[in-house]
Amino acid sequence: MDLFGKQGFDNTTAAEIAAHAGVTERTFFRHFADKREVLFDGQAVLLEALLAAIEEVPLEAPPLDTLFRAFRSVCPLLEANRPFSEPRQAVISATPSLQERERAKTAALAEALAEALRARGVPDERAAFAAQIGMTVFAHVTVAWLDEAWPDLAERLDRAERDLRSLM
Amino acid sequence: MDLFGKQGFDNTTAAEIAAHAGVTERTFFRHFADKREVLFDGQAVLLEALLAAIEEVPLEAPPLDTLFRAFRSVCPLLEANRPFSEPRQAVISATPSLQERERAKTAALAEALAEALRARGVPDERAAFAAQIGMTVFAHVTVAWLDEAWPDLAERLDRAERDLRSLM
DNA sequence: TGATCGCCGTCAGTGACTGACATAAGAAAA
DNA sequence: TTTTCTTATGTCAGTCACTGACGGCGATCA
Repeated sequence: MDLFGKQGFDNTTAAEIAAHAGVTERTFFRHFADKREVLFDGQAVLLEALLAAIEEVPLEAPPLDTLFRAFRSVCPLLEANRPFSEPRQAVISATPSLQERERAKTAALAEALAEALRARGVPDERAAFAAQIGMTVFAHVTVAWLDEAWPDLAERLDRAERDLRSLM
Repeated sequence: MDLFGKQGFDNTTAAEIAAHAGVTERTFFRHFADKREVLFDGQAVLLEALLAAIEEVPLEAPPLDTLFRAFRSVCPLLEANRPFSEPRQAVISATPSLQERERAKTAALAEALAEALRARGVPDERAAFAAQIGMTVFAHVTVAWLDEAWPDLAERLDRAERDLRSLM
C-alpha cells in the first residue's frame, strides 16, 4: 500500500514490492498467484463471516432476506476494517486491471453464497439469481460507502433493499 | 479460434495468432489492446443493438421492463450469431483469465444500459440497480443458452423474468 | 511531383511469471 | 543425539505479453 499510494499500482514492479517486504521476487510469487492478488486476501475472511451469518438465519426466511440479514451482520466487521479497505479501494478504483480482478472475486463470492442457499434447500436457479442480485447490491453499497462514510453501511443496506423491492 | 480450439488459449502465444493471421506480433498488438481482447470484439455491435432497442420502448415502461424488452429484441441477432459464439464461449469457459475479462465487458455493458435509462429520466441509483440486475439476468441466460440451445433465448428470458419477479 | 498520412515490419527492452536446483532451519523420526 | 524429512527461501535462466522508437511503403492530396 505504501508503494501503490505513492507511485500507483502499474508503476510498481513486483520486484519493488518484494524488496519492500524484505524477500525475493520469486518468494513474492510463491505467496501470491500474481501481482494483483496481493490486494485481495481479506476476501476469505469475509466469506467465512458471511457463511457463518447465513447459518444463523432461520430456515423459513426467503432467500433474499437470508442474504440481506447476513450482509447486515457483517457490517461491524467491515466498519472495523475501513482504515485498511478505504485506501485499498482507492488504488483499485484507479487501476482497471484491479477492477477486473475485484469483479472476479465478487462473482466467486456470489457463487459461494448461492451454494450456501442451495444447502438450505433453495432450488438451483433461484439460489443463483438471489445470490447474484444480493451480491450486486452488497458490492454496490460497499463501494459507495467506502467513497463516503456517511450514511453508514447498515443504513445504506436498508435503503438499497427498499430501492430494490420498489424496482419490481 | 482455430488455435484456441486445438491448444487452448493459454498455450497459444500472441506470436502464433499473428503468424496465423499473416501479420507480425507487433501488428497484432496494434489491433488489439491485449491478447484477450481478440475474443471480445462483437460486444460493440451488441451494445449498439441494445441501445437502439431501448429507444423503441415507450417512455412510460418501468426500467426493468424496458431492459427486458430490449433484451428480447436482440434475441434474433444472438441466435444468428450462435455458430460463432458457441465455440467462443467454450474457450472462455475453459480459461479463467478470459472469464475475468468477460465479466468486465458485461459490467461495462451494464453501465452503458444504466446511462441509457438515465437519459430516459430514470433516477441515478435506480438506473444503476435496474441495469445491473437486468444485465446479470441477461448474461446468466445467455451463457446457459450457449451451453444448451433449447429452450431458445426468448423462452429462457421469459422464464428468467418470471423467476426474478417471484423472488421479490 | 512531392508532401503527408496511415499501416506495417524490425528491433530492443521491460516486467510478469515459471521451472529447476540448491540451501538452511526446524520438526520429526531413529 | 543423529539422521531424515519438511518447509520456506534464494538463485538463475528462460518464456511470453506488451511497448516505444525508428524506418519503409503505398495511397491520397496539394
